[in-house]
Amino acid sequence: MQMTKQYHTTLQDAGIRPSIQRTAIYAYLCEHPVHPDVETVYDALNPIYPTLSKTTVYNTLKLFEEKHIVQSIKIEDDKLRFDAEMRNHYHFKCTKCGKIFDIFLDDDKVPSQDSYTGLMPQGFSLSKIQTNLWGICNECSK
Amino acid sequence: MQMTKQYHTTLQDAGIRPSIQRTAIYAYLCEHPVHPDVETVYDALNPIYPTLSKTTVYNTLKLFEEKHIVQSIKIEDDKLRFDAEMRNHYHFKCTKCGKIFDIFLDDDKVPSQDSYTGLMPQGFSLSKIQTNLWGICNECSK
DNA sequence: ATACATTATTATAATGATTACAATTTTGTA
DNA sequence: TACAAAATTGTAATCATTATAATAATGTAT
Repeated sequence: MQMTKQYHTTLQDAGIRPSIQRTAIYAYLCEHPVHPDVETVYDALNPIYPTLSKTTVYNTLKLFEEKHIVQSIKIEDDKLRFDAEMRNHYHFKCTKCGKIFDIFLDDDKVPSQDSYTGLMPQGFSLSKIQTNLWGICNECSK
Repeated sequence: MQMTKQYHTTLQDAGIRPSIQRTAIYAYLCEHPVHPDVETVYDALNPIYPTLSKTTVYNTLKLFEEKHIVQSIKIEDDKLRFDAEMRNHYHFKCTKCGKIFDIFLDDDKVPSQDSYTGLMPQGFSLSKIQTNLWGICNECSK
């Protein structure tokens, strides 16, 4: 597990003032890589930081996303989910249990951004790519 | 442009009773391949079918998706959009103007479902894949 | 055709995630 | 220590979507 000090540094490097709340939220995301939604983050941290507001969780996660240390995921879900994992990976949603899984790629299988850029019409620039997969997970297909 | 009769057939083949409303909604989607949302479909058809209800548009589009003649798209947008184009293609959202573009792939570039299946952990099955792209479109980058 | 059961459509109300807003608190700096 | 800027908070508002129940249309068997 990453030390709190490290989270601090990550936030500062991204140009984010590492307040108590922000550090706690970022740490929670890093230590719970299960794509939690706002409610889940709030419910987990509120007992520890009783003054924490849900609005702060919203604001903070939006800020993290703007600063590119967190990505948001919406797989035909009613709510946004968040992921501190910024390496290239896919998201798989089990249509039975609803759980979301990370699908990491071997380095040699990762499609480069260029391979997508080649598909774009003239004059289009590309800044972000997200691939979502649906199906049945191993637990549910037993 | 596809004939109305053809829409009828498509619906029937999918096991959908082709009511006036359903046929109109499906025809609209086919003839306006710009990923309209529910509101847009409703506003377009309501003047022609004054009794049309927005609930019907919701129900119908959900039914179409279940029967696999329409797909829904959510690119970090607040609302669902719909697409009667079921061939393999990507969606590109311009982060400046918000417009959504279809990105079609040359046949030889289309990643097969198998190429994704190979990435899945043991016991996971795959039924649907969607890739979303973000960036600036040609109009906005002028 | 007629009656009945099924399915589709409709209008309205409810839900629930997210955002807006304005007040308060905290922080950094002079 | 005081002040300005930034962060946090609680509440209210927004808005897409879903639930519900009533009505209308349709298909089928007689």
